[in-house]
Amino acid sequence: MLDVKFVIENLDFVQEALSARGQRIDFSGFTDLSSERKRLLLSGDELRQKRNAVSDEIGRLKATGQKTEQLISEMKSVSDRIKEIEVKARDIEERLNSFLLVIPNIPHPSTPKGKDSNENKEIRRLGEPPQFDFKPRPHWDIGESLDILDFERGTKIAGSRFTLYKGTGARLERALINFMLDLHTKEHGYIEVLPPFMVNRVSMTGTGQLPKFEEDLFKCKDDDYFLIPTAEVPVTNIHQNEVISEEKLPISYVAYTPCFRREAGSYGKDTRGLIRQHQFNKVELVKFVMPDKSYEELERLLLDAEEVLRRLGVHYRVVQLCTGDLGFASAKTYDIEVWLPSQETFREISSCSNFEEFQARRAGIRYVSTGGKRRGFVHTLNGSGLAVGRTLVAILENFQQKDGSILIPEALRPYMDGMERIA
RNA sequence: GGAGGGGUGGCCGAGUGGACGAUGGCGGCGGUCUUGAAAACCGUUGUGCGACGAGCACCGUGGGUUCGAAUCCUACCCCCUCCGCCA
Repeated sequence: MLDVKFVIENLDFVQEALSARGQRIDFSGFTDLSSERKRLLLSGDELRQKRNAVSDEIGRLKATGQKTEQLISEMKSVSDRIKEIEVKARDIEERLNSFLLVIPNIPHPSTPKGKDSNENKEIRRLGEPPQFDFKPRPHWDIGESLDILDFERGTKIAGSRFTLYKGTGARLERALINFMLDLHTKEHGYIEVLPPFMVNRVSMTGTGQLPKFEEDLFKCKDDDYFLIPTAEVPVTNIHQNEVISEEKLPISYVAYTPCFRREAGSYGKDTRGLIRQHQFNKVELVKFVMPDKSYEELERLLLDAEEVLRRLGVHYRVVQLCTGDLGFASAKTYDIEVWLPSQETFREISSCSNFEEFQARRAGIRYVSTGGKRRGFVHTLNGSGLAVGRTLVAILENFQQKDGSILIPEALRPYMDGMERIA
């Protein structure tokens, strides 16, 4: 969420920054509401001051047995006026809030201007695409013929966009999760957490999924719980409404969770295979940092995520999202895209973002500087480290052999009892 | 699910209508004393809004009663104990 005061004082800047996202937002009512709110708060304070003083006086007069009827009836009307003002102020506060809650974050100056993903900027490419002397098959073919992925039965059990992993397939998914968690905890200094996979409305609002994107979420309608679309939600909300002292920052968490997404509006896209599922596994990196450190921390987080692909030896590239492709809460985002031979294209496998204060303000996550002089909102960051299902897809496709088997990357073999090949 | 007991400052804990933003203790910070430290003693020590002044708000959360609410009423949330059920 943006700061009311900042928006009021920098209206032109804010409007221009948001128009780069392709959003035209009308702030005309907003400034009026804000000044009306200020007026109400001021007159409410004045009346309360009077009431407090006179009420004290009434107490004193009563103690000495003097008459107070006159003052009491005066204060009765003052109290009524205070109540009226409070009702109005609450209403305006709510309207201001619901307006601001659906306004996206302001892009960082380094975010390239552009209207959609075609205008994202490639930052670097690593590794080489594998060369095949045969036509590489898509992962769903490979998975079915090796009997490690069962799409039909996944659909039978739950519905479309659900998959059953079997045997070595299930094992490979678990190996990837463990490999990623070990890498980030043992070598990159992240603290492992295993959060709830369902969260309440407040947490969803804190990270920005609500109120605007409710239709993307699976909801338990009788309980007002939501299935998490990413570990970002429960993990960022670990420190909801907390004040963290500067010495403890940065805090880095890594969490494995399944993720649940309705994928509304993606009908017809990626209908085959594991790429787009209602339920998928992800290892997520989340950081809480001092504001002046957040951009260097974003670079480190990105490298931490990339390291997974480097160890696996898979070709990938890093792109920076342009303003039009940027997520709602993000100021700056890098996507890591992995090479998929069957599609001869790069597909997103990680998204690493700096949200600056945007989530911290919504979720009430503050810092206090050493010595207690400065206070403010921390910056939050997160990134996939990585999307596990898509990593499995990348392995099946990039390490497929002519005979239909899959060569297991060396980094994973310790997690597969030394197995070298899936055949 | 049933019965009962609770939620107060960093922590413990007092406070049942006005003198309470809140006694006291612990912890923290500053000082006196000491070669230094400990002990002892003195002082200080919440957050937000605000011209950073005056002032206002905040005692789990939201409503309500009252001239006046941490205190009374009400709904909800959370924690603890016992019973039931359960991995």
